Amino acid sequence: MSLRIVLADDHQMFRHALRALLAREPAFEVVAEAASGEEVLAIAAAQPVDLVCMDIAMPGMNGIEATRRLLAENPGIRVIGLSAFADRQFVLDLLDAGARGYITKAEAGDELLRAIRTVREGRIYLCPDVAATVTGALLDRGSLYAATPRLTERERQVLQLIAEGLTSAQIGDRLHIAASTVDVHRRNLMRKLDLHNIAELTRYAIARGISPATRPADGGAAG
Amino acid sequence: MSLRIVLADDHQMFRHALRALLAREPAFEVVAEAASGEEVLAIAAAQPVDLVCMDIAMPGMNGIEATRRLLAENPGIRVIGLSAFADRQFVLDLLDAGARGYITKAEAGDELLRAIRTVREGRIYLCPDVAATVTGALLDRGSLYAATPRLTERERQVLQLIAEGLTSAQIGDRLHIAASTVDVHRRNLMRKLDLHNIAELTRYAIARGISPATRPADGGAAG
DNA sequence: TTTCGCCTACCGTGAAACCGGTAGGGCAGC
DNA sequence: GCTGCCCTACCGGTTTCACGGTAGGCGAAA
Repeated sequence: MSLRIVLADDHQMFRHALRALLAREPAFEVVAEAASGEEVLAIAAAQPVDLVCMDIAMPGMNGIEATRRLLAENPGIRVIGLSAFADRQFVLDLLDAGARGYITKAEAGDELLRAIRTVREGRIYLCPDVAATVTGALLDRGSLYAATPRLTERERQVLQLIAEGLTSAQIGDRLHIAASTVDVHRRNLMRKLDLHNIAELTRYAIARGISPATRPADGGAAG
Repeated sequence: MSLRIVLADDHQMFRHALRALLAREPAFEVVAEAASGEEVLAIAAAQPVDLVCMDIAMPGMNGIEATRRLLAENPGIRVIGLSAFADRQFVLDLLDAGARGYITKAEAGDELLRAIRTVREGRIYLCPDVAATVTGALLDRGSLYAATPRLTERERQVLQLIAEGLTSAQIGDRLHIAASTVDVHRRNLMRKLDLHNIAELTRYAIARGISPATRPADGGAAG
C-alpha cells in the first residue's frame, strides 16, 4: 500500500509543484493539502494519514505548534519539517515537537524523496546543512528541552503588531490596553526570545509565520 | 519547437518541484535553473532562452534588477514574475522593468502554466489578486513611471544592516562612516520607499531579498 | 563650467524604544 | 492557603530613532 502524504504549506503553487515531484514515486500518494496548521489537524482527524510534509512558517498556527498537537492526537504519524531557513532554534523546536525529519528548501528535490523514505522506515533524517547547525546543540544535554520559548497569546498578538510597524501607543489602541503594558509584553518577548530590537523581532515574526513579509493590503512600499 | 524556459528562484527545491510541474506540458522545456539574478544573466548570455520564470526575492541581484538588465541585452526574452507577495510596488516595478506576467505563489500550479502560454503568445498575464491591486495604479497616468525608487549601493548596504538589527552607531562602525551619516541614509531610504519605521524597513528588505529572514549563522533565537 | 546626484557630516528637537523595578487582579494547581 | 503564571499598569532612567535643516567633497553628465 502506498504512503498517504499530506502537504502543508501556505503557498498553493509550492504544494502543487511538490505534488508533481512526489508523483514520480509510485509508492507515494498525496492524499490532501493544507495551507495552515489548523487544516492539517482537521485533515488528520478526518482521514488516515501516514506522513506530513510540514512548512514552519504558515499563517495562523505554525508548523511547530501544529506538529505538537498533531502528534498528541495521532502518535503514529511521521512529520518532516520543511522550511526556507536552517535556523537552529526552529530545528530544535520542531524535533522537540516530535518531528522525524527536517530539510530546507535550499536542498534538491531528491532530498525530500530521500527524507520521506528514511522517515517512513522509522529513522530520523536531517539534511546536511541542518545537521551541521544542530549537532553541537544535541551534544550538550538539556539544551534540547530547555530551548522552547513558548509565547502567550497576548505576546503573539503584540509581536505581530510590532512586526507590522505599529508603535506601542498604536498597539495599545488596537488591543485596548495601555502603551506601558505593550512595552512590558515587548520586553518579555525580547527576553524570552533573546532578541534585542524591533528589527530582530520583525525577522523572527516573519520567519515564524506570525507576520507576513508584506501586508496583504499593502498599497505600495514606494512613492 | 518547444519553449526554452529558465527557472530563477533561490530555493532549489522549489525549482525542482516547478520543473516536475512544467514537465507535464510537452511544449515546455526547462533548459536551465538559476539561484540569483547574476546566474540568469550568465545563462541568457550562454544559450538561447525564450522565457524566464523570475522570483523577486533572491540574494544578490533581485528579480527586478535582473529583469531590467536581462531585457536590455535580450529584448526578445519573455519574463514572468513569480513572487510570494502581491505587493503592488513589486508588480509595478517588475512591469516597468519589462516583465510580461506576474503571479503569486499563493496561486494554483495551473496558473503558472496558463501564464506561460499567455505570455508566449505576446500577451500580458496577471493573476487575479495581482490584477486587483494594480488596476487602480495603472489608471492614473504616470504612477507607473514615477514609482521606481532605485536605491544606491550605499543605501542598500545600510538597509541590509538596519534589517539585521544593528544600530546607527554599529552600522557606522561596520561601514567606516559616522553614525550621523547612517541616519541620513536611513532617512533617505524611508523617504524613497515611503516607509516610516525600522519594522517596515526590515519587512521590505526581507521581501526584496536584500536581507534574509533569518541570519545564516543564527545561533538561535531563543534561550 | 555648471549642474546634478551621491556620500559624507553635523546641528537640533521630540517621540519612541530600550532597560530596570514594583505591583495588583485573575486564575489554575499543589 | 500558598505558589506560580499571565495580564495589566505605572515609575524611573538612558539610548536610539524619526525628522528637519545645512553643507562640503567628488565624480559624472549636460
